[in-house]
Amino acid sequence: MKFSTKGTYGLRAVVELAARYGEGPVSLAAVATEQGISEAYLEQLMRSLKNAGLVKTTRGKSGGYLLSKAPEKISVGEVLRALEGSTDIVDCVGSGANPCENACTCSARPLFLKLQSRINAVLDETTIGELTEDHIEQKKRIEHARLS
Amino acid sequence: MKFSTKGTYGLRAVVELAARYGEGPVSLAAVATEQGISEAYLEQLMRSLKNAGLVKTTRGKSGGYLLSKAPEKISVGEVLRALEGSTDIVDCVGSGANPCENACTCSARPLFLKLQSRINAVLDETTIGELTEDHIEQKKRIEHARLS
DNA sequence: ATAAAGCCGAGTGAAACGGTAGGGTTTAAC
DNA sequence: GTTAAACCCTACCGTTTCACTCGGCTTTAT
Repeated sequence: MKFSTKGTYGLRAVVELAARYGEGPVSLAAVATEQGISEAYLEQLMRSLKNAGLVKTTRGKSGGYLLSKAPEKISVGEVLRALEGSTDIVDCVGSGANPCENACTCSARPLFLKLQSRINAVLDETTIGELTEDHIEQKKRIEHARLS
Repeated sequence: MKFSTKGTYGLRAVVELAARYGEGPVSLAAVATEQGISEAYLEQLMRSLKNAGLVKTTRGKSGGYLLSKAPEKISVGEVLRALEGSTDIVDCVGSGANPCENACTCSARPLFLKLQSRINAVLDETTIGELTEDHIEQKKRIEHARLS
């Protein structure tokens, strides 16, 4: 029941892009150093995000990555699903759902269904825009504290 | 973000014990065949549950496993924690919590904190007793449908 | 005495995790 | 029109976890 680093790194990268939304393409190197993530590894994650249509790229010199929609239109669920393949806690629940043959007698299933729906609620409600606001807010507070 | 089979198998085993709560020890073999789980594997899971104090055992012939409290006093969270070590979705949240040095600037953290608290709510609210009732209910319905 | 039960540690094949390496190809800028 | 900065892609690799299996030991009701 753990998130892999893919999810965390990917979210952080997307928030980084969101913070610079509208300022043109951001290079991989910029995101990687800002967030302290290996460039080569992050590249793979960005590919997943690109394949899912969440980010766009421009190639060549002074190219980089951009969000393909406004931060407040991207849910964290979309991002996590792109990176981790699915946000289902077990294979037998969720929309894709191939319930096992014993689904109707599985005593754990009611729990998993409930849990999944609560999780989906949070993931679908929360947007990258919100995370980005929180993050910028937080950075300001730290800066302020440092100066005083 | 997947549950391992440990959690699922373990929950099912505990529900099986709950269904026979008060009827004396239930053998491993009985639980394993009833639930279609490998006996040798299930034994390991039962060890975890025993170490966590959730089940008791009696050894020797006609021995077996019993719940150490009433089903409605056991939360599914307790069971899952015993089996999977923790129900924290990332290491940097939760009560044990060793937040990473960048915790206060991590843009994913607010999301994870929210998600974790929703998950904990479900896991702490839901008891083995409830799952067991649902399960028995369901079995009855199937039996009834088969006869008609 | 013996057979049925739990107790225990070790091993194992496959998959996923968390990267790294090294080559492409595109394109702005000089 | 060359060059260097950027993205694109495939492959590999050490480590850990998963989901088991195996074999032997100890306890105890009958």
